[in-house]
Amino acid sequence: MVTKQLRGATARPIKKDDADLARADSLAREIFADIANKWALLIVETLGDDTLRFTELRDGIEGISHKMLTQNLRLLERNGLVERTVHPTVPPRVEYTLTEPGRGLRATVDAMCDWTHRHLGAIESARHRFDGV
Amino acid sequence: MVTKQLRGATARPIKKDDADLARADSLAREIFADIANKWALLIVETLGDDTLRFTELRDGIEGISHKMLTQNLRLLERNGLVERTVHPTVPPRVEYTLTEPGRGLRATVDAMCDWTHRHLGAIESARHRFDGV
DNA sequence: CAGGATCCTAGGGGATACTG
DNA sequence: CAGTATCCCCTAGGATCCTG
Repeated sequence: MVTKQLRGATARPIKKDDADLARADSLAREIFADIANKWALLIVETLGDDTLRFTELRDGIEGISHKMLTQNLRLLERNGLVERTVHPTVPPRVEYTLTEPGRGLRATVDAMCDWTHRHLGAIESARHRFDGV
Repeated sequence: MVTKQLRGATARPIKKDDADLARADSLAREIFADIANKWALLIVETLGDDTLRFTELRDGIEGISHKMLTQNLRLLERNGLVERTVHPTVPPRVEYTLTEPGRGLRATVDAMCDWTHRHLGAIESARHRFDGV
């Protein structure tokens, strides 16, 4: 589970503490569900250190639909990972960038991508082995 | 995108190289899609250093259905992240454990979980701000 | 106990059209 | 250009039953 094993750490479990832990738990699960999804992670990864417009993001992420992009951007914005700046020009110009916490998450996503690339070969052969049987 | 920016690195892009890069790309995307999903990541995280039976995993991951568990376990097995050992006893005993590459991925998932827990507060207030408006 | 196979529904997610 | 709303289809995924 997402929960870190620090349950038994407190001297004597008081009721209120348990309730707090439970709340933190379900919150963590909720956040994890928001974040641990293909599109959200790809958006974070694509944004990187840049400031990108809606269309630039859309073009940068192959296969993402208009709808999924807006939807996930709202989610990320709501969780404070992405900052959205609207320039009141015409036509409108909306820019997205990672917030400080967002960049923190990005580091871990980077690690995941690195991992993927380092294991491309191993995974490919594992697949062949599996499919062959 | 998952693709690392090493496209322009080669001296002169020869056709074959491009084709290879494209293949690696789509493979990376495929793997990423397999892995960057809530259940797969939770399974990896839950397995950790342990060797768990099907039912233990099922009980350890709150909210996962029988079907989703088997489905994702097969996927992880196919990609060589999880090893499945069947003990031909009766009733059967099937154990799952992370492979070496699987443990590598686990490290990055751990980082993601850590990140989540460190930012619980920040995210919660970001949400209130967002929802309040 | 592990896990296929089947059925069936909710909602994820695409395409399109409309506003500011 | 960015974003919302509508329609609609298709599949992810839950519940259930059946085998070794």
